[in-house]
Amino acid sequence: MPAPKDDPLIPLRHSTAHVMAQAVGELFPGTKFGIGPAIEDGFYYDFDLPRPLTPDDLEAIEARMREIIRGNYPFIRREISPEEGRRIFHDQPYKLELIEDLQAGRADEDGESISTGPLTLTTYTHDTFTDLCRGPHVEHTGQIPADAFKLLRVAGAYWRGDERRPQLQRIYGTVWPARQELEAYLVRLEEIERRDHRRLGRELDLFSVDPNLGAGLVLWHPKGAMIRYLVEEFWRQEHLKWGYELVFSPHIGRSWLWEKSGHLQFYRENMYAPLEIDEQEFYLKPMNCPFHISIYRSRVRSYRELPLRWAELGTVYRYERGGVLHGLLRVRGFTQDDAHIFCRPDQIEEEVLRCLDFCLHLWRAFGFHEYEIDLSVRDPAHPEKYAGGDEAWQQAEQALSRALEARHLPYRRAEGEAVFYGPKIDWKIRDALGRTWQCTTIQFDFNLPERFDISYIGEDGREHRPYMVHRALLGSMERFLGLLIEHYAGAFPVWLCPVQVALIPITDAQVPYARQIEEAVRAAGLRVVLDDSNRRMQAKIREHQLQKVPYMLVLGAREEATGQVAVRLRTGEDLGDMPLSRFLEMAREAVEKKV
RNA sequence: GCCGACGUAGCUCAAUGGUAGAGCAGCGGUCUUGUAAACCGCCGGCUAAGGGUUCAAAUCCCUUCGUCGGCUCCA
Repeated sequence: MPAPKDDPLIPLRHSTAHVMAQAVGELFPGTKFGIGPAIEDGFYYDFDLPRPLTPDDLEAIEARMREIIRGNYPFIRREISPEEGRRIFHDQPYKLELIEDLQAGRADEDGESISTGPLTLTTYTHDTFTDLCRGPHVEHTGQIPADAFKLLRVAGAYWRGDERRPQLQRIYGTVWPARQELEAYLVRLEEIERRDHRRLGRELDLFSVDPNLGAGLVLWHPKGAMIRYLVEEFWRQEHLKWGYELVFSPHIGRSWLWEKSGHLQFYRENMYAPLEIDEQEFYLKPMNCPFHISIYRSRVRSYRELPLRWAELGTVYRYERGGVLHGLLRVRGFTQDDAHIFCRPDQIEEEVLRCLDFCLHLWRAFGFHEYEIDLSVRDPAHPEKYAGGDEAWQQAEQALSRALEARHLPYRRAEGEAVFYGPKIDWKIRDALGRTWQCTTIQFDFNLPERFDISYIGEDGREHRPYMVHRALLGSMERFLGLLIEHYAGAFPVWLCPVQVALIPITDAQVPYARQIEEAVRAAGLRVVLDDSNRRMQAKIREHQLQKVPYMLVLGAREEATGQVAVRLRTGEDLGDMPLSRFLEMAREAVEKKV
């Protein structure tokens, strides 16, 4: 992701990118240079090279970079005309394209669009390397600490982010003011890897994805299924409290439905091939909306019954391109926490606000407090590209922005990013690796009500078209659970733990006592396991600690004699002996408070 | 889908083109222990699948599937 605009390390990182570019250019004659910005925690540079890079190449590039750094070459800024730029970069097609676009006011040096085109370009030169660049840079290459940078990996990246254009080789690197900071960063990367949901999913026996049954298809093991069950139960209860009704719909539907909805026309490449039976074609559903609309259409609707809020944990299947699958975060079969709201125009404002409040309530309940929100609206220059009337769009966009503002939620207004059928709020959560994943989406739809010709009878006795809002708050169970695992690094709050209490008898002699305790703990409504394995107490503690069980009750001769339990928390804290009743009170309180 | 790397036991990893191995996990025993790993033994593999090259392939080549890192796209 891009570096924050005010990051003081940008000059250092951008300068290191230039040094890397020089090194690559020297080691690979004929290199064509793309762009190379500073990003969060580092930098990259894109190259068109005669052959693929290997890890050995990265070492050679790093070695040459250290030499350039030792040269203490100053970074020299120059202002040049576009003509001069074309001369300097006459053998650099990508740079020439950038100059063209800069002149036309289409892009800046980082390939991002800007509104006005500068007539003066700037270049920065150090040693033998000159790049088209806005700066700023450090004063000279010697200011780059030679022991605090590292080239991390090479990856493919399309020129200008366009998959129809050539694919370049991108080298990612990181650089810090001092060696200790680089080391701290590398340690951070390792910690992040340890909380990767794919690793924790295996270690905690929560889920698996078995290529033998298909990529992107998730198997929920008992412990993962327990967490999912708890999330879903909570979700259902809260929806009922917040004025939703629950519905269910099938996994397949006749081609009629998908033709009517337009999915076969616009979404076919993401749909699984049809199943044929009785000379009819059925498709696995990639979305739930056509079914909910069909429920709406099942009889005449009155203005009196609106708004209708119908929610379903609807499992959908989408054929996602192979390269994008990622653990639980990007899969081919997933269960959306979907709902559709049908309402009158005069209800829209309140419905959007309700939706937002409910959304905040849910995320907070699961311990998430930081979001990135986009409000995607029309491209004002091309109102003709969109379904639905001008007035409806304005009303919908206003309802969305007012709701965000009423709740003081910072958001980015993304003009032109709305889909053709309506404006939307996209709400993203960051994973442990800093990647953001869209979970919540609140979307207006002016298209489907039209296509299915749904209506309600108004006060005036005439037919009116209802507004329709799609919303998924957690997004999907798969993605949400993936993020939940990383958010808590597998140490879930007690109410979500598949195993809340582990009983650890010190010797076999305490097993009968442990069984009594087990029964009492289970009767208190807690999920408990008794470890009567043939191992030492220390090994059992280690095992359940690694399984992130919040409470371990150690049961030895002393506890049995006094009828107590020795309580140890997964933090390692030893609370000592206490009566079982006191422990149960403590655990139940934690469950209630959802901590 | 694209670029690159990779695919050996449940997991983490070994093995010059020449007999596939270790630790952990699992199983069986012994031990009966006071807050993060007792000891001994056993089991475990068509080296992802298919095709080639070779006297000989985990190793070299091709295809498919999958995984990882990105890009593009998305809940």
